[in-house]
Amino acid sequence: MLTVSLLDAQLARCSSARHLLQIHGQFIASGLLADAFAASRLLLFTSATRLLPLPVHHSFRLLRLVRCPNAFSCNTLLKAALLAGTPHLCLPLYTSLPASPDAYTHPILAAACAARRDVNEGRQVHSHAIKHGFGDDLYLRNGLMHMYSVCGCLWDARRVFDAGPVWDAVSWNTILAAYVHAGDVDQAVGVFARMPQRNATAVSSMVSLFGRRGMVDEARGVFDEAECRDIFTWTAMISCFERNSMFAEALHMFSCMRREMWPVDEALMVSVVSACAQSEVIRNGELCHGLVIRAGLCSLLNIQNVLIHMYSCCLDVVAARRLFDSGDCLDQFSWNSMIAGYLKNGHVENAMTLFNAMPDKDNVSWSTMISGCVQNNQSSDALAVFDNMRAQGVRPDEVTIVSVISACTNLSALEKGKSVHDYVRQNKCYITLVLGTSLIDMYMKCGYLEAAMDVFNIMEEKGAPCWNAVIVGLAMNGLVTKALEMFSEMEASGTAIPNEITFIGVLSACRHAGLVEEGRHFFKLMQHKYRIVPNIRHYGCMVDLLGRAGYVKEAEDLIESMPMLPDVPAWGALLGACWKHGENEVGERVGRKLVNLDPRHDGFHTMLSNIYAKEGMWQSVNDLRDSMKQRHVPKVSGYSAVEMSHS
DNA sequence: GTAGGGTTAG
Repeated sequence: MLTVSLLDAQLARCSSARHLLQIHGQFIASGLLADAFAASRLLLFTSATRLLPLPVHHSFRLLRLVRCPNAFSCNTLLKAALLAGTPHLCLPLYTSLPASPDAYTHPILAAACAARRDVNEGRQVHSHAIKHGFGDDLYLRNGLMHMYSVCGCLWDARRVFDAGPVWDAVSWNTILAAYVHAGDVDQAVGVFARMPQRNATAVSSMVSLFGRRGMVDEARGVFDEAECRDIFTWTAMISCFERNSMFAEALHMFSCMRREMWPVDEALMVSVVSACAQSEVIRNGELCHGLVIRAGLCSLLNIQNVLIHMYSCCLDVVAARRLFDSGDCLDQFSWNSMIAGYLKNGHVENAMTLFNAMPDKDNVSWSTMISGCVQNNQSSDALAVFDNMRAQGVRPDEVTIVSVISACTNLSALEKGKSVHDYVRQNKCYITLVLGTSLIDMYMKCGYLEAAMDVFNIMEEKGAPCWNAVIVGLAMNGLVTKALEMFSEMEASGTAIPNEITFIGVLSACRHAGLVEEGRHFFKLMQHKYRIVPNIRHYGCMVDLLGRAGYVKEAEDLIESMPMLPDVPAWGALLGACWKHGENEVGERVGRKLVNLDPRHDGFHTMLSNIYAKEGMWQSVNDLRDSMKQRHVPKVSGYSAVEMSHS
């Protein structure tokens, strides 16, 4: 005689389809079909089993044999179908159930519709529930709100919420989550303020929303004032810091959490390890790796992938590879991360080997190889990989195109660049700020100004980078007036604020044309109006501009006032100016200083010896030559001046 | 039966 407890025991031992079907036979034969509760035990097991190919169908056949089926046994079947990952079966099953639904039935169906993001079926469920008299059930309304919310029907969710007349914590959290999900900060803040109780669930939602919107202070405020926190709340706060590039704060938050003895889980550690990766302090990453192992999380794929990424970022590509080799179910992320790790560390060969061994290369894999080659100064290899990608029929996307264009820029490969631009046009790709800027750079570098300006003119989104590309490009091509006009246009447009790079373009335009007054004006403008601290390149431009125009003393003063160590171009500009304008006294002083500062730099020797020669100081020329020989200056063009002076 | 957190590749 089969009883419910014997049935449970048999099911616990059941390990084959044959055995399960035997149990079904026994079950039917023993008359337990009259017992709806016993039938539910078997239904639950059968619906979720992996022993049968279509478990829900078996359950359904079984359910039809049950002598007095009730709503409970029907709900068991529906829930099993949902849990088995087959929510599409729920509604068809519902329409042919052998018993009337109860208050538990429609919430399960609403969850099934939510899982499928199917609002049309969801509305049917809604009206059926009302028809059966469950319209006021709190569980049902909460479930429907969730369903409408994940289907993007915020207004319907709100209507269900407003209908009331009773709300519980879940109702409030669900409507809050609906606004959070939609990214609606104002509404979410309003709901959060009106909630009768703000539990850990609500706090986590708000922190996560503020984090996504870059509102770190607001997130921190909600977190600090929260009466109750749990691991979700902590994760949301840590992730908020992490995604807003506040890595030290993220890790500090994590150590506070650990001090309070909270346990760790997968989502938390993914965020924390990601923060370690970006803070590039390998010791932190290693400590987290140890913790992940102790917590038993290291077999999880997401964790393995973020660890591979972390070791690559912290320049320990060997450790990354060790993890890669030990993983037994790797995915695209694992392969692409490992390849990117090699490229980031300059191991192009290893990356290529792994790339060639990769079973299914997606467009990210190809694009990783292409941009990695570009970053490692192998632009012609990048173009070869791109041709191969096209030959394999893989469609490049915007990111790929940008890398390819920048390879063309590096190689001044105008024809190739034009053909890629043709591809962009043929596929009607939207010209984003990044893509447009890279096209402008490429055309400017190749001297094809018209094409560069055409790209600029059709761009809808004109941020600072594309203005800069135009201004720098025009200056580089000697179109000084046009470059300065573009700067005025940029200021007037209000679409972008001039930045450091803009002024590099503007100042080099002035230098190109010897516009001293204008140069001085822009150098002041950038500091006073735009609060930009000049960098070494801005100083270099100004020194050169002033020096060439004969303001040698002013150039020298400027170089002396630099807050950073002047570089070779800056010194060279000053020395060249001294020589050109016969400021031999300053030139000699500066030249001697430089020759001592960088004895192996032959350019300084050349200019100094030129100055000596001009003054007829042959002894000094000879002394300089001797000291150059002693110091093994490799290639000294300065000799020519010496030879000439003797002839 | 209903509500919340996460990341990783170019």
